[in-house]
Amino acid sequence: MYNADEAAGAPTAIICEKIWLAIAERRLRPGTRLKEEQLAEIFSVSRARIRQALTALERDGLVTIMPNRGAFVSEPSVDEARDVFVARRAIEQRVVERLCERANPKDIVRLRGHIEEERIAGHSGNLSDIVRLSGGFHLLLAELSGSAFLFGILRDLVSRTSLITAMYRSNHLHNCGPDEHLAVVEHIASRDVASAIKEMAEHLNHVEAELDLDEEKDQPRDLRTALL
Amino acid sequence: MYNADEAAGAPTAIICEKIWLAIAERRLRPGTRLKEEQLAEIFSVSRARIRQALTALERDGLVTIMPNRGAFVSEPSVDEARDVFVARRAIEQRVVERLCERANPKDIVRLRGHIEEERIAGHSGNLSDIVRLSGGFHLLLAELSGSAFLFGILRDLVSRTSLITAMYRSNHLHNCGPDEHLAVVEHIASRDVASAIKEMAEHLNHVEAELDLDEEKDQPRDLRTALL
DNA sequence: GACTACAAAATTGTAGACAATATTGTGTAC
DNA sequence: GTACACAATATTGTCTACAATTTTGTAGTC
Repeated sequence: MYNADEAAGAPTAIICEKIWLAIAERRLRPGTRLKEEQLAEIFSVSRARIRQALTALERDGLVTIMPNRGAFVSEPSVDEARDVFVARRAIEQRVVERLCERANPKDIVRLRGHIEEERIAGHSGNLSDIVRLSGGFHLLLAELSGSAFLFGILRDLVSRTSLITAMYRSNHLHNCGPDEHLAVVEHIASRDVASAIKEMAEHLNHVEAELDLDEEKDQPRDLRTALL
Repeated sequence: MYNADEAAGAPTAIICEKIWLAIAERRLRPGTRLKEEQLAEIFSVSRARIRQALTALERDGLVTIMPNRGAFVSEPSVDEARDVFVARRAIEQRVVERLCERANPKDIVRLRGHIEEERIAGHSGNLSDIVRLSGGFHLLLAELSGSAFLFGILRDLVSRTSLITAMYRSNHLHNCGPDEHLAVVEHIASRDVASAIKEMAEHLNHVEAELDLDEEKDQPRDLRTALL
């Protein structure tokens, strides 16, 4: 999705992409078992290729592989969910900093265009587009910051955020609305570093606050803790 | 090494470990080709296992796999090297923040003990120990911060730093001396968040400054740029 | 009747064989 | 003598069959 170009030539990436999207769109729930042979049949590929995809997804934190047990859609703990946001605030602060220094008018145009797409998708209600674009905004910021490395880290963090959102989002979601995105961009456009950083931090706080992270302090991951 | 316990039962991790150490100790230079069959013979394992190890090392940024071409020890660019330090400053700031809040006396003792080990290794001149311990300090901070996730990110960043250090370190290294580590710990011990953050930032700046990152703006990665 | 030990089924892990691709060397034509 | 095309070699990529492990079902015994 955010690497659709690479995916075109790489069959493994296509598998990852589809599984990722299924997770992000909640069609695959956290905890779901992912049998290799079953996936191999579904995608009409060899089991070896499925294994590649699963290990790739594991490194992105989307699936958890238990040795000799199989692969499952990850169930990030509340603590991990919070940690992801800690990391995102840390990384995206630097992204915004860099962007305030380096952003040229063309970048701003592109960012505004992206936000417009988000708005359209929001109205149309296409969940697939909404999920992709809302994370895509943050990735676009990282890309325009000119740091391929920060982009890579954020790509990972955004993926995990998708899973976390799918797992913990409350019913009353307005899910990463484009308004706050626009505010960040406008601060960047006017080279107001402090405001841009603050806006981004608040935005991430809002996204985190909308999740049901406070209520059940630690969800029943174990059967033992779930039943006893 | 930093996951020696996991490595014990996982043959793949052992391979990764050894290759990692060889890179960090400069026995394997950046750009070195890593032939699968050759590695398979050296470690007396199947080629499939070597492939697993290589893909794992690729995700850590230590080796670069070019499709149908093979695996090479990565040659991080100057820009990427700088980015790694940007990311480390961002992440480790948060680590230190958390640690100032949560650190208990036992943690401080453990940190001081680690620094003592670093000092001893520094005197003995055991390169393997020095490399392991100097990165290990930062990982220990992350571990004690109580965030498994931040630990994971930093593990990745520290690995990359090792490669970068091996590639770009100037001749006059004092390489991440224990003195600055101790300063950070003492600030944490006295719950002085601002000073701890500042000390850590300066420490990372020093480590970065000791590298030959300014001189050759972009090293000859391509043959074209190298020879023409 | 319940618990333990054993056996069978299913699923993952591993390895070896085969196919595809890139590189290098050689030969021929101009 | 040089350049291009073709073939040979070496190396990676992929698939299929086999081994190991776990889980589930069953029978026997206390």
